[in-house]
Amino acid sequence: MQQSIALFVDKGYSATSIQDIVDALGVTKGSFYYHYKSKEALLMDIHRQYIEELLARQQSILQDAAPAKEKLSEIVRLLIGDMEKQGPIANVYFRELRHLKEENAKAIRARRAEFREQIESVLIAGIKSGEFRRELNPKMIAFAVLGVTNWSYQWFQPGGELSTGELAELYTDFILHGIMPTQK
Amino acid sequence: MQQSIALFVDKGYSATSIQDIVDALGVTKGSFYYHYKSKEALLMDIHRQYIEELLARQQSILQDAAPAKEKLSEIVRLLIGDMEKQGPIANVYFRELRHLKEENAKAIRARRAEFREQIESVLIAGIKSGEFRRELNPKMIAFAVLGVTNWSYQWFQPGGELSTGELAELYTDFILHGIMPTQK
Amino acid sequence: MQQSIALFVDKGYSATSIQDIVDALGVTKGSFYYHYKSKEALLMDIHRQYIEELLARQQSILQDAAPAKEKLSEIVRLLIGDMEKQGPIANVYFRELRHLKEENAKAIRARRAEFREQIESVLIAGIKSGEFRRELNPKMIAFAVLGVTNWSYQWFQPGGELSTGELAELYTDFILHGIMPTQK
Amino acid sequence: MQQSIALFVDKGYSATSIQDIVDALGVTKGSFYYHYKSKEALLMDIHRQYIEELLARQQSILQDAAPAKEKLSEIVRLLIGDMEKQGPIANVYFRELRHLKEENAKAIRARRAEFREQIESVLIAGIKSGEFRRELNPKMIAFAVLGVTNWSYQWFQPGGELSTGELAELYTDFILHGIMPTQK
DNA sequence: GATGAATGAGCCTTCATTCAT
DNA sequence: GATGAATGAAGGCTCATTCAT
Repeated sequence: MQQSIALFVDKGYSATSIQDIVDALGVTKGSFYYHYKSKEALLMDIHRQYIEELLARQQSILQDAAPAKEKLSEIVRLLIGDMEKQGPIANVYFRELRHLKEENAKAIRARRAEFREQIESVLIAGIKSGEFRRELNPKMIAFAVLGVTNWSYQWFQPGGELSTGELAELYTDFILHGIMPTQK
Repeated sequence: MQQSIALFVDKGYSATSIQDIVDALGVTKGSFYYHYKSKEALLMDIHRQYIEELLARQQSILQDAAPAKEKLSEIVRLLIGDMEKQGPIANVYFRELRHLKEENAKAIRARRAEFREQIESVLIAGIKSGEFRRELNPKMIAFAVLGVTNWSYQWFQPGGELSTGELAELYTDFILHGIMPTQK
Repeated sequence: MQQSIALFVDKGYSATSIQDIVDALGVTKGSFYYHYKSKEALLMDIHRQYIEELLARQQSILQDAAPAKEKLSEIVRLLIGDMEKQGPIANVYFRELRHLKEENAKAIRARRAEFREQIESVLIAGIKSGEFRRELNPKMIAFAVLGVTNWSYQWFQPGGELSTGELAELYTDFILHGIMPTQK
Repeated sequence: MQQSIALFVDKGYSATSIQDIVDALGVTKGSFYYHYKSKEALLMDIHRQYIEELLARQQSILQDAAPAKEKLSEIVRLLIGDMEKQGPIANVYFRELRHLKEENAKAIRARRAEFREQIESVLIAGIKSGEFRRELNPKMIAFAVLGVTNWSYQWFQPGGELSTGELAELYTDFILHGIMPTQK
């Protein structure tokens, strides 16, 4: 899975052949098919593992008895910190959904939606508690938060100007400013 | 080009064959190669046309003698409004860069960077003029702005809850709140 | 088609690869798939062509105003004579039906059944006219006639002890003796 | 062997994989190769077992001191009755000979020829004794008898209009009529 | 006796591209 | 401008077989 992720990131799922994968591992094609039923099954495994872990970690954030502000920051940190920990898997995750069979894609899409809805629920809680502005559209803001963070996967280079930690702080700040009421 | 974009959006560049394209048009493969040197040349044309138009429209926004705030809003509107006008082309644009030859990819990446740097320059101008907060990192905010807008291409459905116009307003508001100084 | 029949006869459909076929023709695999949609499509074409010709020739025999005895002999001659004319195609025809998709197999089986039913109808006519014995089961006798003739394809060697013509005479005689009433 | 016969009948030898066989049994491939040296060895075993049993039973028929007429009827009954007893094995027997190595195929073909020659010898004896018509070609009639009976394996459905016993009577009658002299 | 993992060859099919007409 | 036919390479997958455990 690790090797295949690296290759999918580099060349894309369709352009990566099973041969590429097994060559990188020094095994043979037959061996691949002993462990995976198909190329798509491998892709599905990558998707599943990624979203499940993300959801689990999000869950543990939500259980804390912390203000919405705090929870949202944690989720941003979770998503951005992941670039380092989970590495390039997120890249595959965002780009290659379409190569799953509809049946599988649906399952993943559903789990993704759950993740987004949890963000939405934090936003709603924050609006109720007065932490966030009353006039926000929580669904669209949830998408915006995901946009800011996920887009990083397209350009962020570990070892560049900023660490993931610094970037997370920067974006937490930007997002909270965007949604908290103007102070009097 | 139109037909091929539709197919690339649907199945991805690699998974779309020349046969798919010509079948959709009711012509033959030979004919394709009369008009395009290669499959990659077609992809390059799509990329080029898209970014050039975007840059041109951005240019005309920058030439106005308007406050930075205004210019930034216009750029957000430009990007989001495009989902309707240019439709799915942006999708190809964001996903299939990697299938260009390095030489071509470099050219496109350079133009994309220009677009981002122009946003950066608007942000810098705004900071200087006091419209935006002094402590912002303009480069990262430019990326954030692109994240918010470009991410929409992943989930926005024309004819859904919001129009592109409404979404643009919503996001302009979110972004400006995120970067303007807290009012006293 | 000719080459592929020869190979299918020799090694069987499954054991014959497209490579085998195109090698025998001095062309390339790509070329094969330009002309046939799939290996199974080729097999279907062979089946279709064979049974259709057989049915057409049977039809022309049935239209004659001849006694049932005569018609049955003609049909035996048709089937046995074919070994020389159509050669090995019949072999494929009898052995490889199972490799057609159910949908295609059904179509072929239906046409085969028609052929048999025509034999049955000759038998019934002969029974009615008193040419054949009253107590015969026409369906089973039709199968028996097909058994006698089709089985030849398993062992008959052109250029052996007998010509197809002689064999046809021999079998016509055997069959007619088997079904005509005992003379007083 | 039982399971493999069922699969060979259904899909053909080439199209049946070892995996198919061991899956049907709930064991593993390694296990198959503990018991059989190769896929072909299994096929050979099937062939051998079938023809040897047939020959043994034919032998016991031949030893009876009965008229040729009687013996031939017994052999027809043996062959047709087998559809019920031995079931689908005969199907494999007739179709998959070609997948044996030449060396093995030769051995089987030789035993098959013996079976046919025994029928021939019954025919010759019957001709000599005046039971059968003088002008018959015993070899060709032996082939015809095998055709009538073996062809049944292609279409006979247990539980259909006729039992194997009834079919055997019907065909015995047809064949004897075909070869016995016309009564005065 | 049986298993799980691996192998290498081969299979059917698809593909981007070419080119004579 | 367009077509039909061909090509060679590659792609996903299956297979019979092997072997250490």
